[in-house]
Amino acid sequence: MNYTTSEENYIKSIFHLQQDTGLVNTNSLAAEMHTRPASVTDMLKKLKGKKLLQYEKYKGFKLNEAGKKAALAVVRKHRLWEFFLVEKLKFDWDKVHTIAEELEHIDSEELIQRLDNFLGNPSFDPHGDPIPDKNGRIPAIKQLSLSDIAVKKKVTVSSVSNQTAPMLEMLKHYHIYIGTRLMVLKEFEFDGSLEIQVAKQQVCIISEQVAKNIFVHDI
Amino acid sequence: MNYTTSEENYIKSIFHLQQDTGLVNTNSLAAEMHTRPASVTDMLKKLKGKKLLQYEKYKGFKLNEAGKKAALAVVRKHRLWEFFLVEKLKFDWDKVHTIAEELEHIDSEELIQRLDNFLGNPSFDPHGDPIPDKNGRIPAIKQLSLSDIAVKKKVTVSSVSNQTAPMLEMLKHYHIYIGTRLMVLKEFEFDGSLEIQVAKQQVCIISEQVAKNIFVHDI
DNA sequence: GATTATTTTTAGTTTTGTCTAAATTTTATT
DNA sequence: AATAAAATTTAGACAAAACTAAAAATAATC
Repeated sequence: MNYTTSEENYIKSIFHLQQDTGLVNTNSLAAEMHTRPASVTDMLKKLKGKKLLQYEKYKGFKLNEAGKKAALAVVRKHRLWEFFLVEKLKFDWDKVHTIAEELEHIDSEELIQRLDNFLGNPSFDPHGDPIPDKNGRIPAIKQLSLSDIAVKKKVTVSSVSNQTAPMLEMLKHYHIYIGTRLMVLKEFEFDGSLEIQVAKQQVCIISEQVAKNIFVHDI
Repeated sequence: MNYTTSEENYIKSIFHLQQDTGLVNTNSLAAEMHTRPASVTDMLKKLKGKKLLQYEKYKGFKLNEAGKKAALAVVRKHRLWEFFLVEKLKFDWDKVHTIAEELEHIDSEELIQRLDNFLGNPSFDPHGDPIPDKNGRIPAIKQLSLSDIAVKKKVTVSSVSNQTAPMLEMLKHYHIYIGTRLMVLKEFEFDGSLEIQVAKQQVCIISEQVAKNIFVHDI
């Protein structure tokens, strides 16, 4: 079970898409990967040939068990490298994605296992996303969106679901990171925006759209 | 100045070959890279087009200044990753080459600079080879072959010039590593083999061929 | 239900890097 | 100097992964 960089990228994207939608269709995968539908079709045939995919022409597709296992291996590699980049090399968390996209394709089981140990077998990456273990198991944690938290309740940021550069930059501006303590002070009914206290410092207002993408758990 | 994995591999191999021979020829590069002479010719045209190479048909070739700079950047990446794998991830020194061959092509100046700092800006990799700094400068150190060392003189192993797996395995068997203290006890005139003391432990005999590939410096 | 519109697939090209086989140039040997 | 041998290059082909343009299938709309 050894895949090319290109195959791994497709597998990973299908995995993420099918978590939302169940079945994935050609156009959305093409959009996700910044490629053309025709290129997607080519790769689908290849992945089906390798028995990673349930796929019938015009009917959509999804990873089978073997495919999911392969996807989790890539996700594991990606998130371990992100952890390394932030924790050891002191990168800002919003700068590591691109580099981890390259590192995740380095092909060595032993490397990843040693890296995992070196990092102390972390369960979550710097964005709060769970890191699958070597068997593909992902740690569960009940996460709530900040937009659903009661006023005055103290919570800790555990992940952000929108990890685009603009979002991460914005959070950096507000000094909101994984592990940051938050408390909702007030909800404005008009537009759903929230007044929140960040750590012990400043108070700020964030839109409902932002709040929905911040996930938290009890302290 | 961004090169493909394939280009980087050619550049690096030419660099190593021209250090011995000055001019490099097509066949020896093909042998070094386990590829065909025709493939070499194709790449030579490409690298000449990118102005990294002095090359005239049938006349041999060598890297120009731009080419050497590119080569040193790859060498730097390779050796920093090797250092990381051995020092941080505790790989055996004879197992890291293959993985470093992959890691060296990861494309990020900042990554390498941060890695360098994280590792403490090392000057030599685990095989004793010098690590170029970000400007391509390599630390000089006067190195002598063990086969030229006077009897009874105490020396420290600084590098090995033949880094094939069988050689590294052999050195591991003798417990000879970078930094190991050695003393030549006796030279056998018959075949040039040496009786040496390794660290404070055992005494062993190595062939002249092995001795020539072990480089040492004064304690 | 016929007709658009959208989605998806096919067919044919392109690029990068490789290969084999043949042709050419250089080097070595008589 | 002529010829044989070796090294190198050219020519043509192939595989992977992408693309464009056109065809085919499905979905949406009147």
